[in-house]
Amino acid sequence: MATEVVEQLDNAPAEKLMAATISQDAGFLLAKLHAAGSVLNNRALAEFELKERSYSVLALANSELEPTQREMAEFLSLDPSQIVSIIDELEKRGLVMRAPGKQDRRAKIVSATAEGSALFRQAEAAARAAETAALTGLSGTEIAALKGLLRKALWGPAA
Amino acid sequence: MATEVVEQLDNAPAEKLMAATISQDAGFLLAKLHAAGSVLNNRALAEFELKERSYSVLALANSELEPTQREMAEFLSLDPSQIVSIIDELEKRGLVMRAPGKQDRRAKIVSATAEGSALFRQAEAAARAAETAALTGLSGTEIAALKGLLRKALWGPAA
DNA sequence: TATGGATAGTTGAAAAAGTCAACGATTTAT
DNA sequence: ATAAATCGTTGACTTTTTCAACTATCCATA
Repeated sequence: MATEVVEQLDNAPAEKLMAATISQDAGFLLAKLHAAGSVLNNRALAEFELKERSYSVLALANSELEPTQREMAEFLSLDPSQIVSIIDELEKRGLVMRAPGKQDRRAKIVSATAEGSALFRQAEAAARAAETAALTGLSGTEIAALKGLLRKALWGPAA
Repeated sequence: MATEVVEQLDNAPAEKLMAATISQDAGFLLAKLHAAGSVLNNRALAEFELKERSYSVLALANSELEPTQREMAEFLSLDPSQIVSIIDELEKRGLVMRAPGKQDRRAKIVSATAEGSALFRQAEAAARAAETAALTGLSGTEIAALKGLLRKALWGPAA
């Protein structure tokens, strides 16, 4: 009978450097937690042949917000040209489709197909599980507080 | 007389996508805040010909913790080979130096030179200012809370 | 209602960053 | 002694990022 090993962030190896002043730096902490989470996230999404990026795009396409590619690029902090190739691939797989903007025909509104929607729902569940694994050190209340602070930092009290 | 423009995160443009479900995703929020902060950080560090990466390495080298390259790589979530080239450059600039590990002569302990230390102190002040700018939406208490949660997520209550 | 300037998406090239396998030197285990 | 593992390094390869052009379309204004 194998011992039950809970998937966790690898904080095992000598973290003596925790004492360095840089461990008080918000930028560093954000980068490190994001890096650790990304590994779990991408691992979880691989099953659906998605990565964090394509998952995010699919998520936006699956919303009722009718986002344009430009809006996606801004929102995801990506270059517009990166959005192009992500959507190219998702479209080729039949998961999303482009439609011309209603008021602005230059813009293209990206929406998920039925297949895309279905895949997203599955991937979303996996991503949620990965997030839980990444934040295993925090209680539910703490996770909510963390998200609230992150949103407030990004968008102000309105978030 | 020009109007005083406070440097801030560009949350101005239509953030209608805030309503998307992905805005509740911790991984997304971490990535986005980190991306926004990185821009300010790198801009602030450019004056010293440093980037986030080299700044982090210099910070660790400047500590009294005598980190090896391997420990730096682990701590900064980088590949050991990436550390090599960052240190190569810092060493070429006379900011850090490599010394053989005392117990293990395979390992190399990286430490800041006097110049490196001096440069780091200046860069640190700039980085702090950049962090404040990036977290302008949060109060001092909230910033402390955010950092505390990030540290706990990474290293548990011990952090 | 033309005309000029801006903007959306796309393409392609170049630079930067990340991944990975191999190697010599050294350490650790047997 | 010998074998296996580890540290830093190199070099190849892939992926990601950045950026400048280009077409089509929109917007402002003369």
